[in-house]
Amino acid sequence: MSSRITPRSKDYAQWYQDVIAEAELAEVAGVVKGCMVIRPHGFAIWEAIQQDLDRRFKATGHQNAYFPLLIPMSFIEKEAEHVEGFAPELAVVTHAGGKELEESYVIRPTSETIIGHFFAKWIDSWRDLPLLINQWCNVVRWELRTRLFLRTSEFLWQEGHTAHATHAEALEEQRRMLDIYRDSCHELMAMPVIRGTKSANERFAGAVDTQTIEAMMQDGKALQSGTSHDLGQNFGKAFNVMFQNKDGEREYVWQTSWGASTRLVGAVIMSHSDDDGLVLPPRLAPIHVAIVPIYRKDDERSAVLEAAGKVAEELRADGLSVRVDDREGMNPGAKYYDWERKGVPLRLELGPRDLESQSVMSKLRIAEVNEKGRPVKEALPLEGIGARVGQILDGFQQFLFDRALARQVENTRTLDTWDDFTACFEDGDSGFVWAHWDGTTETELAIKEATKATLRCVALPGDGPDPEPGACIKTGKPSAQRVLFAKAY
RNA sequence: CGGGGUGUGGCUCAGCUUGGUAGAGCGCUGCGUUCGGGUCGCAGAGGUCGGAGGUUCAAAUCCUCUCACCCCGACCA
Repeated sequence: MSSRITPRSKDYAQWYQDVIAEAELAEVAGVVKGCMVIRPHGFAIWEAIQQDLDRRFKATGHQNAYFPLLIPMSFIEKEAEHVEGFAPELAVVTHAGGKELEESYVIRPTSETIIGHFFAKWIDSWRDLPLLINQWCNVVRWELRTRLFLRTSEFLWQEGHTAHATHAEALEEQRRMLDIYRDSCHELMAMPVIRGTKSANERFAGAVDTQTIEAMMQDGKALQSGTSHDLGQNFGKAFNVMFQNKDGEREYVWQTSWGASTRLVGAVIMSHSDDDGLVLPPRLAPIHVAIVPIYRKDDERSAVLEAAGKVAEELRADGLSVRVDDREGMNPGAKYYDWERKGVPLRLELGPRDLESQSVMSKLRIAEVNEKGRPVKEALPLEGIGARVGQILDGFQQFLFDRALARQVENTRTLDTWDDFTACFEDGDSGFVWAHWDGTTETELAIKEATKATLRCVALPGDGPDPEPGACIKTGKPSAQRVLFAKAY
């Protein structure tokens, strides 16, 4: 048990901060309000997410491009709901080159407007559609309360922007990208999510429809981990993005946009980590295996290090990232703690005894504890070590997903009375609750006011209970189906 | 913006009430020792006490002003 990390049971928020600090993932910039520094280990996790998403985007025909960081204020103002939604969090550049600018620039909070402007230039004909663009970049949304990875004034993300000839095609795209987020969360991050549609109140400013993936953190709160929007023709009309169809008529394009951010790093941290520090699913981990050599004398040292090097080479040949920890002046025990709090999934201990038996001691990041309170380790034969380690890591990946899913299921309730509902959200408690809702923003806000729980989404078919009519949990008015409520980050 | 709090070596903080040459733990450097779950010892480096002004023989400490950051509430991927 680590003494440096506040246990989850004592203070969940502090635990989260401690895990990040101890794993050297990021820190509060301090000198720049609301911003963070992503340290190499944290950035490596983001890079793995980027790589996975980027591969999936390209496999579905999208291309990367880049648009300016600064957006003319007038652009933001062109779409009425868009400007209304983003106005409170805009950072504005008013001076440059020592002079006041004639027109202020907004530091992009998102790029629908400036991309709309260029789409209008690029699109003339139905032959130009669909136009499938993605941008990896930073954005700034001025935040009052910030938390590392989860909410900072500047963050990194990707924003996809597409234009289509028909609404049906746009809807298909919106859904395709939502599913890509879901797949990446499940397969890469071992993080189960629920897909759904946002209420009008939670909808992206300027969108016709917003879909979301919601993940449950260990404290039962929901974290919106990706969004995909049907923009309808709203931005098409605002920026005059038109094309000539096969019949020779001019029409506004149908657009989508979709995004996922460095918040995903926070989601992964809160999904899997424990009181000993960071826990990472193997497919996401920057380092898969840490090898700790054990020795007393110089001749032991050279023999052990040589053997460790051979094991590392064999594992690397299988595509694994391996670190041989040959730091001097540090006890093996200290190294164990070090790699564990950094989230390395598997550790191999290699000493003189192992050399003699031609094996290596392995310890999974999450292991059973024996009667002495020590973690259970397994001796692996050096012969065929690569295949065995591969199996172990695959198993750990699956274990983490299963565990997270079990926790989600366990903390999800289907409720029908207001008393049961409020009881779920008393004090700091949360969980997922499927409940009937009358469909009005008024009721949604009243529920939030009373319980701090927010309407996360109306689940897509298969991601929630089957639709059945009922009575709103708050007002008793008719409801078509249950929707998901939870406190949220 | 409303309420509360804090600024002192890299980090966490003590010292302030009752002014008198700036401290601890951790971390860092060097040497030795140890090494199968956070070794131990010795030596050492490192601070205009957030900033400005004032009171005083003397200010981290008292007074005034100022800046910054943090925590709690209203907006948010």
